[in-house]
Amino acid sequence: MLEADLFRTLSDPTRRAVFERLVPREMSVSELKSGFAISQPAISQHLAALRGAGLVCERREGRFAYYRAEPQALAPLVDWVDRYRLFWPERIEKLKRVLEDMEP
Amino acid sequence: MLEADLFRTLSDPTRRAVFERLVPREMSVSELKSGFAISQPAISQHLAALRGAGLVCERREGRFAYYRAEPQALAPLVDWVDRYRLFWPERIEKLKRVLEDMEP
DNA sequence: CTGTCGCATAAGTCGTGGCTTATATTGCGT
DNA sequence: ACGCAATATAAGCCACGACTTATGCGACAG
Repeated sequence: MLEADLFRTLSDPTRRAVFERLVPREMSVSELKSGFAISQPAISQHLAALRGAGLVCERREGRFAYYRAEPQALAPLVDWVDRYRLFWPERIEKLKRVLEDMEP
Repeated sequence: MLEADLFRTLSDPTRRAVFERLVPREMSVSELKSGFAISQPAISQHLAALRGAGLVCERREGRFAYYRAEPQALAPLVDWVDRYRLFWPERIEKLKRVLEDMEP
C-alpha cells in the first residue's frame, strides 16, 4: 500500500533527479540548487516532498541544511517490482548473476 | 532515461491497479471495468497509456479486446531500483532468500 | 545591533492529467 | 437490415501539483 506514496513522489523527473543526486553523498540545499534551473523554493518543496516519503533526511548545522538520500525508503517500491519480477524468468537469472558476483 | 515514462505511467493508482490485474491473466475491457468504479472510457484511456509505455498489449478477437500485462516492460524501472539496491545490503539478503525459494 | 545569508513557508498562477458525457466504429445476433 | 454490444476517440471540466514571487525566520559576520 505504501508504494503509492513512492510512485507519486518519484513520478516527477526533477524530484527524482534531486533524490539521485543525494544518493552518493549529502549536500546542502544551495549546492543542490546549482545544477538545477529552478528557484530555491522549488528545491525546498521537492525536498519536503521527498522527506515526507522518507526518501531523504536532513541534518541541521547552523543555517545550513544538509540532505542525504535514504535508499531503504525504496523498500515498498522494491517489493512491488520484485512481485512482477517473478513473472519474468530471464530477469531473475540476471539478478542471480549479480548476487553471485557480490559474495566470495 | 526511459524509466521516466514508466514512473509517469505507473504514478496513477488506478492505472497501476489495472496493470496489476492484467499480470496473472489476460482480460477483456468490460471484464476489467467490473471491479473499478470508473467509466469504460476511463478504462480505455488507462489502457492506452499503459500500451504507450509498452506495459500491456492487446489481442483483438471480434469486437472484444483482450489485454495482458508485459512485465518485461518494467525493465528500466527494475534497472533503476537495482541501481540503488546496491546502497542497501540487507535488501540483497532478502532477495537471495526469495530466489532460493524458487528453485528446488 | 544590524544586515545578509541559507533555507522554509505562503500565496497565487498555470499547465497537465484523469475524469466525465457524447459520439464514432466495428462486430455479432436475430 | 436493424439494433445492440464492446471498445475507442473527442471534447470539456475540474482538481492537483509544480513553479513563481514574496515573505518569514534563525544563524553568522561586521
